[in-house]
Amino acid sequence: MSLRYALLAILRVGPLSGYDLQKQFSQSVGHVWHAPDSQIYPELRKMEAAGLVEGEEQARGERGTRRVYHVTDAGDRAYLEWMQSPLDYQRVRDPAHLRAAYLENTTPDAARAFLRAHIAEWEGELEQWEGELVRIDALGNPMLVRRLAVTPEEDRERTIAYKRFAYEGLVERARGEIAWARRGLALVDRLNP
Amino acid sequence: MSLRYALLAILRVGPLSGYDLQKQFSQSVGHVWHAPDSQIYPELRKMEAAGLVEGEEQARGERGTRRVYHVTDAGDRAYLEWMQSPLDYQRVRDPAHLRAAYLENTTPDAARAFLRAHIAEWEGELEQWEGELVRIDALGNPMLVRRLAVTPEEDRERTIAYKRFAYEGLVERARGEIAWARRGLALVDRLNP
DNA sequence: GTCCACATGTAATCAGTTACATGATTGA
DNA sequence: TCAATCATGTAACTGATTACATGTGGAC
Repeated sequence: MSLRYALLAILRVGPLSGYDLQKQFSQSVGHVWHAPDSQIYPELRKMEAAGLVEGEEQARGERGTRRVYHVTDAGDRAYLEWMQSPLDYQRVRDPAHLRAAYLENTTPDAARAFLRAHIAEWEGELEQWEGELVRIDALGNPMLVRRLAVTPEEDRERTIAYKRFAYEGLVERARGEIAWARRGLALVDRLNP
Repeated sequence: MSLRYALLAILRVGPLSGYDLQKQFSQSVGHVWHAPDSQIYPELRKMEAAGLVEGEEQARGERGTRRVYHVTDAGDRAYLEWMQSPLDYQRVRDPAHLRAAYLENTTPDAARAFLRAHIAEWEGELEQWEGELVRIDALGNPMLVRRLAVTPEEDRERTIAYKRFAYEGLVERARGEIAWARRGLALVDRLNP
């Protein structure tokens, strides 16, 4: 259900076509909430059916069309209500820690391969998120720029500060996972001299 | 798909009925991979259909029956293969960090409420996982005891060490989330003097 | 004329959630 | 006899994944 509000958060800044929305999405919220276009288009239609957004068909060249969506009042209210409502936390379901708890069932080499892959995975994420932090500071993120353009001067600091805050949290998590897996590698060595 | 291997990990130690499996599950792997009984029973049936486990109907009192499952050779092989295979990482989908990135869209009070709820959520998890660590050290976990009983002496250290390792990782993650949210609270105060 | 970006979907499947549903056994 | 625990599911639904499917516009 969060996808809906992630999309609203972007559309609230200004109308976008499904295609543009999807691009902005993958460059901003997409770092926190992944969704492929095959999920975004149908979701937009559902949101329209629910009265949260409205799409306007626009001509594009001779025959082409594109559908530009904007948030309705009802959509805006729904978004703000969601921001006020308690988040529903999913129950833990963590395949990496699941496997880690049973590493004695496999070979030292397989254990090492798993831990190295874990490090590689989180280093990839870390790079993305650190990149996002750099872009936030440099105002290099198109979504953020669009956002700040319609934000009153006195609220800009807030906007930037919360973005930084969110990504800092992700960066710390990635570092934590990497450090943990490195300790795991040392543990495998210690247990298999 | 991890549920299947989480169940195999427990059943490999020795046969259990669906009911007992579910109890052991919730007291051990359940801390890392949640699953309700309504998911476990059908999954066992599917695993049986796939030849990974076999169930034997046992009498229980006059009319009652219970179905006791054990892992087949194919199940054992499938488990060991899974342990050797690369883990498939899910794409990020983190509602808390999603909301954090847009906290400027709501009131300071709602932002604080969100962050406090985040802290409470992770303190709950932390307590569970720290409890698990204590039980591991005290050999107070029934699943682990059952496990160690069928583990050769020289592998016990391994078994315990990897359990500790997995739960330590979770504990650190929880502490990280709590620290992050506390910094968030300070940020809200700073931005709204 | 061909390639890349623009533009928008459908269909099948899967994993997980919630709610519903039922009944037997054991011990106080 | 009553409650707790043992014991096992089904059904409807939701959110997400994967694969498939189709066509236009503009630049080189």
